[in-house]
Amino acid sequence: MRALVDCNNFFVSCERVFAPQLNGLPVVVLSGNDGCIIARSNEAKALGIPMGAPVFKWRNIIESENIKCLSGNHALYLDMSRRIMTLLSEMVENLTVYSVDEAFFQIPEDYSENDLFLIAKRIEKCTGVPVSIGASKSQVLAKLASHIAKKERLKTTHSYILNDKSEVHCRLKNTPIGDIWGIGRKMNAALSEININTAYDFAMLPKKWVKDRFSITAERTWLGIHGIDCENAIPVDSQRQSITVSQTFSHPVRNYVELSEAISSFATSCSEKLRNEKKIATRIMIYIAGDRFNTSEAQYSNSATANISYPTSSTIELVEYATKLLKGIYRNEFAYKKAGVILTELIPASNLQLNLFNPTDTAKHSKLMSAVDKINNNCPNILKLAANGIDNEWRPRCANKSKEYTTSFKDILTINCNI
DNA sequence: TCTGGGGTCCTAGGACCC
DNA sequence: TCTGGGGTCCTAGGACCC
Repeated sequence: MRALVDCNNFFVSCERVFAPQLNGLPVVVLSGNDGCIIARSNEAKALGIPMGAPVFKWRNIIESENIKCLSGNHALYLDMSRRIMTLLSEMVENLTVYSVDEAFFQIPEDYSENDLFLIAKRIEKCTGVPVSIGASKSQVLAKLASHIAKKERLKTTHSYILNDKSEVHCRLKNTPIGDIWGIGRKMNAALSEININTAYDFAMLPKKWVKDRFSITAERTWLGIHGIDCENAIPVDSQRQSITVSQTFSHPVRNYVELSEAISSFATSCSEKLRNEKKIATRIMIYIAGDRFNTSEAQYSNSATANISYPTSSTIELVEYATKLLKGIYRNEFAYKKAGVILTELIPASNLQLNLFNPTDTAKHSKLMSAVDKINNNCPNILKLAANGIDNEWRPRCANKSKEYTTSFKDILTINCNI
């Protein structure tokens, strides 16, 4: 059987590990620029705050209910995720990490909810993060089971096994189709128009019709609801195929130098991630965009792509490509609110073909880059290209960020032993 | 006034080829 | 005047996920 472990309110739970005074209080975690709510504690959910809500629209309730707002601390969440996944890999078979707070694994047919409870308890004991576990015949149903565990088993086993046929039918009849993994806003709207409202209604549609009307992806969801797992529903090879660094600016950027510094900084971060994975990139794309919410002023967005003649992970070369692309699409008369750099067609650095005509001395570059990485790993961002700029006023605001308790020596907790 | 960031896969349509 | 059919590759954009 398939099982899914899902961390409860993951970002909030990570924060509470190091700030237990937040337990029991309504807490939300915010996106870049402290703009949107991207995680909520149960207490905040109970107050009706939806996922992804813009903070300014909920300001009144946040103040009147005294909801604690934290800026996102992703270095902390990633490290906590790594701890949880490592622990899990010691306890279960065939672990597939699906996202920062979820992972699938295989369990024997005779596993009980109590067996899953032991796994959940161990994770909570060792990391401080509470989790829910659902299990069923397919990933789609395991996902549904984990939602049920989260809703109904919070105070008991933290787990739920959805296996019995009549139980499956009953649960599907009580699940809105939009709550099924793989059914998004568009499909939900299209289905509701033809009076398909529950997961059970959807399961009763002919498979071929689902594929013809929607797509092969929808057909896989249909099969999943019928308890049939499709291969490739989750890529077995978890190596990512692209690296993106993008940001919404703290204010509209109106001059070329500032925009160019942002693009250089993003290309720099991309290159660091690339080298960290021991890969080189074959294509680079940059994009710049206006303010999609501003209707009072004409907005301009554009993107540009380049094939990298001699695939590289050198910051110097990638920044050069990125800024050259920016020159091609930049238009002086507009203000920009967002920009990004995306590297694609990543290949292992060991596959690099030495080329007689490559004007760059790759050996020299790679030596320089590993020296820079070594220094920056100890003192983040101490060495950077002048092209990245100094002030970086475009950087997003984050007014209330917790410390990097687990990833930075300066933030490490101290224990007072005066007993 | 204030609206995130990082991914995946699929599809349609254009360019090009024989 | 009449203007095929089949294939590949590439790209942009859509839909979905956390």
